Amino acid sequence: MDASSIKGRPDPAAALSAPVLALCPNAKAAVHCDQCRVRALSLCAALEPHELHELDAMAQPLSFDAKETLFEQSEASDSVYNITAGSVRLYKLLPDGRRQVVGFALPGDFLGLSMSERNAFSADALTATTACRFSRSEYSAYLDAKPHLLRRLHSMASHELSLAQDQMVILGRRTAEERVAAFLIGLRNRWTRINGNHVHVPLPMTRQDIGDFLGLTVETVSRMMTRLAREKAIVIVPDGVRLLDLPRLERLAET
Amino acid sequence: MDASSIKGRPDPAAALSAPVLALCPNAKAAVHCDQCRVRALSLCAALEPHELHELDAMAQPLSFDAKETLFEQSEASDSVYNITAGSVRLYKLLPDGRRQVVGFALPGDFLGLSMSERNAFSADALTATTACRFSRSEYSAYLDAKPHLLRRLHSMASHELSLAQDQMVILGRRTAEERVAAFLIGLRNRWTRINGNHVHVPLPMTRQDIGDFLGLTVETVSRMMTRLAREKAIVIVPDGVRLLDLPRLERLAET
DNA sequence: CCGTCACATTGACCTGCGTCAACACAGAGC
DNA sequence: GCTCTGTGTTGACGCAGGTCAATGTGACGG
Repeated sequence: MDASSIKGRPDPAAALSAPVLALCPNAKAAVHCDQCRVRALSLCAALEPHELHELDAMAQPLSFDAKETLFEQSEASDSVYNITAGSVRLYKLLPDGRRQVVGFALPGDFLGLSMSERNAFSADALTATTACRFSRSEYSAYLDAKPHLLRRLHSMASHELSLAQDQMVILGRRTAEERVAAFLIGLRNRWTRINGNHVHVPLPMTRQDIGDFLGLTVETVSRMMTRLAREKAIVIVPDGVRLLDLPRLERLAET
Repeated sequence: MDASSIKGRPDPAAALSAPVLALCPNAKAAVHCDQCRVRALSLCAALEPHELHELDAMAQPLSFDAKETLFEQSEASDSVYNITAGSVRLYKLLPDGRRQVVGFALPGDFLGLSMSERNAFSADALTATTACRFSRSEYSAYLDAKPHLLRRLHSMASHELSLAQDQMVILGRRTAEERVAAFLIGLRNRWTRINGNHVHVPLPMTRQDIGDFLGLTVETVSRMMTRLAREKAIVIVPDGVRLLDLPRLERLAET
């Protein structure tokens, strides 16, 4: 994925032809599916090439500017989304305006898999984002014909549940510094599956978003980042951080 | 369920003959399945009577004293449990001993559905508890033959994910008083599905457990409970609370 | 080039909840 | 009966992190 597809308004036509599966760990499938629009990173281990093409035929490519809304909490949900480029913020609002960010979606992630009547959270683009939309009913019917996909789906949901429980530990029992370290390490691990192993961690979200994810205020996030930077554990760079003292961070973040 | 099956060491033979599905909202299935050991409250809408009997044939009835361990975090998991009576604490430990309770299992709940290699958390009995154990492989094979069950399972996992996200909001963005109110309301709603609609909410867990669930200390939980009691929102009774001012509590707990 | 706006950082101060300590009480074991 | 242990409550005090305010800085539009 090159920078031009992220900066500025994304071009749906580009999404159509982008080799979105080039990074798939299952090299064979990737080779066969360079032309597919679905970025099924987490699914492709369970997919035959022809199945990918079938999914691809069902996909409706979309693109969003930064800050555009993909869908909103409590709104009837009839779609499943696969993020192909960019980054998305997932959050819940309390009636009085307090906000809890429940997660960030990166390329390869699926949204709306829960098959519930209404969306559990709102989703909006942090940066220019491209996604594929599937009609819920069509997707669901396809799943009925492919039980092995359903199993894969269930295992993805279980994994997400496990991540949510880890987040519960972070929110319930960790200090501000540990939360920030855990966030950086967690995000690095997710970028690694997408971009390969770098100590450079892009942060497409604001400090406010990070705070609302970690149950902290902007100021506390900023202070903890500067503290980690002062102590040479990280370097703050434009649009991200560089992780210097990985062992130190991992010690802070360890389960 | 009568009190005698909760107090003291539960009797496996009693578990065998208990009409555990008597409370199933799907009355027809319940009538046909009084003799089944599996308490499939949340599954029975998707089950035919003969399927319940098949599941029942696979079930190994177990009973645990209070404080006994069902399974431990990180241990290889080869079983699925269905709780038939009692209550179970689910928690994660940090290396330094801090504890996060990720949930409480009540009769009808399933544990270990995630199909992952290792347990994501430890589970131990709060009170004398009976459960049915299924071998993971047998259970899994049965699911392969019944895709509609797998769908139901996926929807249960999605529901759990949604509950975990609500818990993230509670841990990240709510005050101590709101957390306690949300906990009481949430627990009441779960007991209601089991025992019917009562304002009496049994609390089989200690204040420490509640604190570790809500990201608070014992003292804070105790203080908030006394405050709610002083303000006539609840009454504290042995082994539980009685909810007096439901609207007030719901306002505190509202999403 | 300037004004505006969103975001980030930093400092000074405040407070909700954690910490520590004391005490009450019930059940278990003897 | 007695002690012991686990649990719950309450009070006094401290601190991590929230609140409020000031300042900086880069992107964008005119």
